[in-house]
Amino acid sequence: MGIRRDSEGTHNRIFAVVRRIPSGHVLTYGDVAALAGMPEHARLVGYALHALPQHSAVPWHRVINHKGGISTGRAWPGGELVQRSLLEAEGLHFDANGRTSLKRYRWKPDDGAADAPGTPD
DNA sequence: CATTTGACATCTT
DNA sequence: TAAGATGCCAAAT
Repeated sequence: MGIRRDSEGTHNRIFAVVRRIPSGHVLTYGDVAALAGMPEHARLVGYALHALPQHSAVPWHRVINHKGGISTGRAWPGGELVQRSLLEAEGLHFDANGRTSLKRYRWKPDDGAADAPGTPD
């Protein structure tokens, strides 16, 4: 069966990766894009999530920017507070700057079976 | 049908 | 270390 490379297929791939993110962990747009097969194309991830309905089964709130913060932009007024609340419910901790420790909550496809995120120095 | 803006990331100054 | 500018694809107007 032919795999259509239309926007639907591209978005579908991104949703599949985001859906794989376990609770209590987060991923950056760039990471999701890389896992989806589109490295350096983090923007498409954001666009895909934007086209995603709020009632969707995709944990879009587990996707944050590379700064460890929330980037809903003006596309969703107040959405930053909503996403932050959802992440806090997952057990994440935000700084006074509204940023979280990516080094600590960044999810790995291996489920962290290799080593702890605390850099085994 | 063409132009503009947009849930970001990375490089350079 | 921080701030500004660039590149990418897709959806909206």
